[in-house]
Amino acid sequence: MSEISETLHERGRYATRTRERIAAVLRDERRYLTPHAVHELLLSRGASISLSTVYRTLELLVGLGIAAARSDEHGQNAYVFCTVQHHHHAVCRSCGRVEEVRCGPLERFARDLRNDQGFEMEDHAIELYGRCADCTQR
Amino acid sequence: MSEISETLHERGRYATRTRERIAAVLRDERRYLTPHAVHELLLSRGASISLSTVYRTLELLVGLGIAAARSDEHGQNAYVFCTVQHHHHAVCRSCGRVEEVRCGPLERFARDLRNDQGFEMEDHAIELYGRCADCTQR
DNA sequence: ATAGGTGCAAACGGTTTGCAAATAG
DNA sequence: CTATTTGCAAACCGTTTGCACCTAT
Repeated sequence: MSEISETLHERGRYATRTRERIAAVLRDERRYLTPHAVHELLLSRGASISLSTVYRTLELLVGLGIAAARSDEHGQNAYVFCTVQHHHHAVCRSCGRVEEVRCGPLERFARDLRNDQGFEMEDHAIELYGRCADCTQR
Repeated sequence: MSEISETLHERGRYATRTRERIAAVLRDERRYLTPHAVHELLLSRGASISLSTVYRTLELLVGLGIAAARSDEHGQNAYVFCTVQHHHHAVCRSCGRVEEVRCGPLERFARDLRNDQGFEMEDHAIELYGRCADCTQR
């Protein structure tokens, strides 16, 4: 039984082949994909799953902590496979690959912000853009 | 002549009362507003401006560097008044007020990222959430 | 006079939803 | 057997667009 099926069972949801296949696309691609793009990839793998199920399942995976969502540059939702809890994403502008990054030395930043502007930081969202190791070498 | 009218002239665009009024709403509110919310505020100020003009003007202001856009939590576009070029936003969870923040000590972060994962950071997007000075004191 | 702006209504397109049939447990 | 999931088609709703009229220069 796959890791995703286990998580589904833990939460009292049904583990289905449809869900496995959708999660597999995210896991294999590791880049931000729109529901439409996920659907296309499923079709190209020979899995005929409806677009509405793709929408529903992607939201489910976000709820399970298996995927993260954001709005892409055209305002569409995009989803990426996710493994750890609090982290940020480094998006390669060349190949689109998304790497996970720990948030690191933000405590100092938070302290300066409090001293300078009186703003009490509680949370943060960071996205980094650049070139991944593979694409830099090319 | 207002600052916005000047900028419009510099870019060869017409300065209109409609545009002044839309920009004034952003300037007075200083929080993220959807086109719909801007429209409502205009109406409550007695200005009957069409929603499509609000959409067009907000995008225009972004192009002029007078406003910044993002997708809100519901996937809708939201706009905020903006004065300086490269900066980030600290959003107060209590009153919604948006403050501008300089990006500060991210060079060290970028260096660590390159050393650890080989990722060459070229750009970054940061949003901070918390409580502004006024709301913290309450 | 003319290039550019605005309002209106219709079109567009991503996303959600209601419901009957299919499937997991 | 029962609760959940899925596919389909329609509805939804934020956003864009075409066009006639209006306004700034």
